[in-house]
Amino acid sequence: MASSSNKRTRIQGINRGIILEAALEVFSTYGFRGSTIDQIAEKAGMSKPNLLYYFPRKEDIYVTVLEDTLEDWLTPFRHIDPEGDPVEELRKYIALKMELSASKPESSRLFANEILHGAPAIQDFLKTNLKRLVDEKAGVILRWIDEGRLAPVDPYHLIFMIWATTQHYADFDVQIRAILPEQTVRPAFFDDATDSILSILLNGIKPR
Amino acid sequence: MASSSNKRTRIQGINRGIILEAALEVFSTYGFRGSTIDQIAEKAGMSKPNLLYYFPRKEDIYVTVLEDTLEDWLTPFRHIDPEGDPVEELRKYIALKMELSASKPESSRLFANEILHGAPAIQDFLKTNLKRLVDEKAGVILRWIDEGRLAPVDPYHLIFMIWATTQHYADFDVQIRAILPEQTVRPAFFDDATDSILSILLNGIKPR
DNA sequence: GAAAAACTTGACTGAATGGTCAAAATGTAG
DNA sequence: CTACATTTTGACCATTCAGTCAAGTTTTTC
Repeated sequence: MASSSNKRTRIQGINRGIILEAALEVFSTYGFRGSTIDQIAEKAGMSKPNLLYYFPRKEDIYVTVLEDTLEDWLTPFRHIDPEGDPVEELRKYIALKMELSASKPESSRLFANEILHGAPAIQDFLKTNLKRLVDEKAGVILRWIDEGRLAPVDPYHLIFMIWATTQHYADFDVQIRAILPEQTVRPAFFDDATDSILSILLNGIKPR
Repeated sequence: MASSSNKRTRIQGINRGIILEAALEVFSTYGFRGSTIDQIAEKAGMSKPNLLYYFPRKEDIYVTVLEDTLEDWLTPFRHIDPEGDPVEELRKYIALKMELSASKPESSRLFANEILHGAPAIQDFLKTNLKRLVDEKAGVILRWIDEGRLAPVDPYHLIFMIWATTQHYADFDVQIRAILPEQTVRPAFFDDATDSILSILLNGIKPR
């Protein structure tokens, strides 16, 4: 939670953190419109006016939570190393994304919900920061392909595919749990999923 | 739209169809909680009480739209032919799903939103009908693998991967448009995406 | 073409909910 | 310990919105 601390007073630091944590849970479950300030306040253990003392509008809470989680999600992407071994770099990236889906599914769902509804709060961010970052990494992948170290695939679609697959396990969790045989959803489940994805994806892009 | 016609009177058939069409647009854009009956009524060109004459509760409209679209999405899955060539069957399935994502993104988004929020309206369907169907198709894939006609991959994760990737192009459309270079989002765009996905996925599961 | 059935709607109600306010409680600095 | 700033909350307000109702209009039936 990036912007929760380093605030004016001690109490503000603490309470903003509590609020943002509660808000992430609520917003990711019910969406922006479906969540109420009362709900968040209750989960945060404070009165509604008190919560509004820290974040004057519902939207302020939402945007703050969203921005905080965006960074979490982009960090592994930033760390793809142009100097590393292509297959190994992508393996690391996919594994990290899967770990995130396992450990922070709420963040993934919050983000998915925002995009699904037209990204009203982060359209700008997508078109500038995110686009720049993706263009850069797509360039790296393209270079790898030119050097014959990856099969010739469209780098953008490869990136989308990795995002889609890894985040699916957080976003569509309910569906997956409904379908999979009960005993499959055990602690090692995410490891199995990661292995399967890696097997298919990496074999799909190894130079041939 | 399955349940829109074959109703009591002529007018009911017409108006239920109009309402469901409007509702799909509105619900898929704003989610259940974020949509208002007034919005749907306006888009359908009738008064709110009139709309409520056909569907007494907001939830009735929602559930009907959702059920109608579920069938659309499952039909191609049902058509995977155990007697066909594995790679060819999966190619056909993926291509069909991509066409659906291109032609009916609203349906995909409606479904994604429902799952994202815990599938309150279709949990039952997922655990019975859908699970049964997926188990069956997973069995088919497993047989193909045993016969050495596909690489040994977990059939469930393969299915999830196909769903995740193909539906991503409908659900995360805003993000994709924000990232891709403008001229890329042209009519042939979905064909390119399909080719890329097929290239990676099929190479990932061809017997080796 | 008249009676009945089906359809349509303006005006309304009650509950939910985002946000305000003023006063009380608590924390902090000197 | 006192004055000041910060934090907390009960009571309240305005708006939105799902759903009702009674009275009208149109369509169907015989």
